[in-house]
Amino acid sequence: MDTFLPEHKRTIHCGLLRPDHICREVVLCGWVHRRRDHGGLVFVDLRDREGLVQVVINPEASPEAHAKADALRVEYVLSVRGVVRRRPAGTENANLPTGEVEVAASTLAILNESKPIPFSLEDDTDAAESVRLKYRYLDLRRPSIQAMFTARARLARSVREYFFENGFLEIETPVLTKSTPEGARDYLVPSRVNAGMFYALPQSPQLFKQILMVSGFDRYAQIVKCFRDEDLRADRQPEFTQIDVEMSFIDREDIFAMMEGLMSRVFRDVLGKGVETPIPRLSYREAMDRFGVDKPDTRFGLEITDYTDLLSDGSFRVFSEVASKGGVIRGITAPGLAESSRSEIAALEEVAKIGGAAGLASFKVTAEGLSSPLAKFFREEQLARLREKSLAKPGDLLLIVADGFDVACASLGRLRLHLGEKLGMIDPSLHHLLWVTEFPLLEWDKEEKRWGAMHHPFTAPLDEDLPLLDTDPGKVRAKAYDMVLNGSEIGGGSIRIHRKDVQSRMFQLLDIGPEAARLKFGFLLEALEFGAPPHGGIAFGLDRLAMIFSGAKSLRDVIAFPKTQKATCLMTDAPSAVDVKQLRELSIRVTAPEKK
RNA sequence: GGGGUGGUAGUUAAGCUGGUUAUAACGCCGGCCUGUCACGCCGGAGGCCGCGGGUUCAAGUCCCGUCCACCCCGCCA
Repeated sequence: MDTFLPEHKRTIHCGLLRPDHICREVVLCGWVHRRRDHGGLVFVDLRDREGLVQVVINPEASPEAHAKADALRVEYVLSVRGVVRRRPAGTENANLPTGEVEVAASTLAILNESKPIPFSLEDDTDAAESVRLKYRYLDLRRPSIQAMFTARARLARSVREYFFENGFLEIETPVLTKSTPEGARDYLVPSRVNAGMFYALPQSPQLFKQILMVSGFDRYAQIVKCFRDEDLRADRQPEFTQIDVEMSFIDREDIFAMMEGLMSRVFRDVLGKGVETPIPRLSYREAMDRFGVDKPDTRFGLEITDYTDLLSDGSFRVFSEVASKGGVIRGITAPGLAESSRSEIAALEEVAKIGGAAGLASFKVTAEGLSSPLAKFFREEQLARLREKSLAKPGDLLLIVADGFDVACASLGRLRLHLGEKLGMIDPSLHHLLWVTEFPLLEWDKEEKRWGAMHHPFTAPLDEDLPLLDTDPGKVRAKAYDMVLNGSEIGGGSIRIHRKDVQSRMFQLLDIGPEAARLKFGFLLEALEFGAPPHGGIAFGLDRLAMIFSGAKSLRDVIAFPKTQKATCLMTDAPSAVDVKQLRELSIRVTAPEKK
């Protein structure tokens, strides 16, 4: 091994070498990506952040370098001095950006060795994700992953530049803060100097950014870590990064305009692509009716049609009973699936059942009409109108769910996505942005038998719905909005309540008494009484944006050191047991059974 | 908490209705090789078949439990 000396310092990145550099002497630093040892000539693909280039070690040109080259193995760290030259005719490699040139090594320093690596660092490595996560530092060396994190850094930079240029201040909010009972489960941190007391890691800096508005900062934006102790999904990590925004003296339109500007900026900077503004808007109700979800993927059609009135009036008891109980009968038209086998239709039914549906009715569309075991329950003219309303063509398959509104939406929404993918109706190169607006202010908590805030308790109701607060709270719509990209919720926010009377009414509805409210959010309520400006904001999931921009299937792919589904880190083995002494200092006794 | 998929060499996989010494590719080690780029050729080493129990003359294979990874439901204001 060689000492790292000043003459070993890099003069240019491996991946940047081009014919322009021919005849220049360069020093490269990087990792041995691959070695091709011909006994005489040795070829080394040297890799750094920018890519790889072929280094040629010729025993006649440099016997010393060649002697060392014999010991080289994959992932050894080298400094190579040599002259860039054009590759001999016929030996160019069109697959490499550096493929027209190579570096003829004059000296070679081995700066470090490497044990044989546990898995191949090819871009298309087939190593299991758990192996890659255990050796994440190796996985992160892979060029495609480095490209992804380069893009993510560009995204974050683009966001910061946009907010800076638009007069936003980046102000840090605490990570050790107060547990708030509403919302997700908190990660707790014990306080040593206050035995028995706990901080919570923020689920989001929600309350602080509102207080910053009370403080008069007017425009705030922060890229900030948030923590939620809930079960994980492919698109949910326990710690994640938000682009957190709050503005004063604004209404929804100002937020929409500012955030559409943000989207235009990051799409340009990261994807080199424009965004059509204004971004289309859909009310929550319309989204649910047409797509079955509050975050529809609008890159394809397959919209839901309502047949409640049409099909409740028949002798098919399942349908009529659902309708009489206030449920809905809705369906989607699957193009070209009329010839599906019994098992294929059963598979579709399974998809619908995940959404909660008890079953899935189907009608095959033929040139003559509708064919189905259920056809006998309906009159000719009903079937004719069904076919007409479904806009189905011969060869299509009508799929119908009868259930409560929520279940029908969930089942058909899921079925729609499944069919969209199965039938190849989704163009992965498209990016469809969408605002979903007018969310319900409240949702009924069946278990606790009380109203809960759908967004959070400080979300303002629509002015025109204020009277409904007293008569029909479930109908009150909120000044809340989500931004949806390709069927993924990438951001959400609201205009906040800044009037004390409305806030009190809200707490009343949520069954949070004045004393409880003071205990839970006293500092915010008090702040709101000292001249709070009208304000509102939004927060975007930076990880989700990075995931969609890079086409990743999992949030883990865009987080350098992600957690597994059980919220552990395979590289560090966190979380782990701690020393009894540490626990004693914190006045904590562990009651969980010890794991062996 | 629930449903599903998977776990066999360093890695990725095969191993059928249970049956002699558990295969292959890549990687690794040794040798040869001056225009390769997934270099090539010859030889070699490498296994707690996730773990525990059971059934059986016999278990990688069947059964039960458990752990781990992933997908989903619940949960995620």
